[in-house]
Amino acid sequence: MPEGHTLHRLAGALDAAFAGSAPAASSPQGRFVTGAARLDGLPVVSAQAWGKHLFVEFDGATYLHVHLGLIGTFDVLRYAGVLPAAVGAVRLRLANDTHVADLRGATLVELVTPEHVDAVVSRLGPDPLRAECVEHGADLAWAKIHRSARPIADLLMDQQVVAGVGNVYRAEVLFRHRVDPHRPGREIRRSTWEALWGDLVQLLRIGVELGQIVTMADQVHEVRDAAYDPGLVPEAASGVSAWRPKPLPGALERRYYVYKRHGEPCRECGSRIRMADVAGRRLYWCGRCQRRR
DNA sequence: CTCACATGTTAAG
DNA sequence: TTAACCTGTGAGC
Repeated sequence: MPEGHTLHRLAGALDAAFAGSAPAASSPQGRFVTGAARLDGLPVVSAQAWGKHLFVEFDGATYLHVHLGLIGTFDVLRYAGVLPAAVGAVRLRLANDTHVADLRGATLVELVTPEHVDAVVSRLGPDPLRAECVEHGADLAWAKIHRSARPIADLLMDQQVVAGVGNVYRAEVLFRHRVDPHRPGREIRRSTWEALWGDLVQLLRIGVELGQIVTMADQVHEVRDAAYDPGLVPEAASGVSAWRPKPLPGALERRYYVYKRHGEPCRECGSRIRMADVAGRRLYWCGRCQRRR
């Protein structure tokens, strides 16, 4: 699940749950025992994300740095009464009187200094979800894109060019602007890039708001109009709430323009959506709609 | 039930 | 370029 929207939403959930409190920290699975011992009982200052990287600041200039990778999850639950038992391989658990957060399957979990945080962030491109990037982010990315012979599809996935875009947003945003994924960065028009960037800002914000990737214009409106409540959702009769999005209302099956639609008809022109393996990831696009841009 | 695959990244070959 | 890592889900039997 983790593209940039997931990490920003998670940072918000962790911040709401733990900032200003001093959660107990443990590693039920046993692979982060030393780190958990250092965090145990330390007050949390704040949590934030940059691209797909999560940083939780604790007292004493100690930062928890997490990268979820492809399959990692960090569930934040609200509970009343008894602390729910850890289920599965929980590498790190944070728990205060009201909330518990369980981290599983992450690629990277480490405790680092503020200098290390700066070093990580300095290697990342502008993040469309960061307020300080919205104004000049397009220009920063453009400086790399317009000189590059690499396909725009590669550049969009490169976290040093733009931070937070993953395989779904890449495919969808290129379709939305009818951009050929194979077109070299240097052949992209500046106005086209600015439109792509602006769209990423909007799409990722929608992703944070709704807790899932929604890229089809009509669906965004439908979901909003359905009085969708993306906040803490009570799970049936358990007294536990999860910081997870409610499922879409029944009639609204999740749909994309091109992602994972290989062989199905393009929603615009009807020609079959194509797929190719590029650098170990699957790329989806419409060969007819996405041609000369 | 088993198995392929996934919204990601790094390191080895 | 390929394998490896780690967990959850959904398709297929």
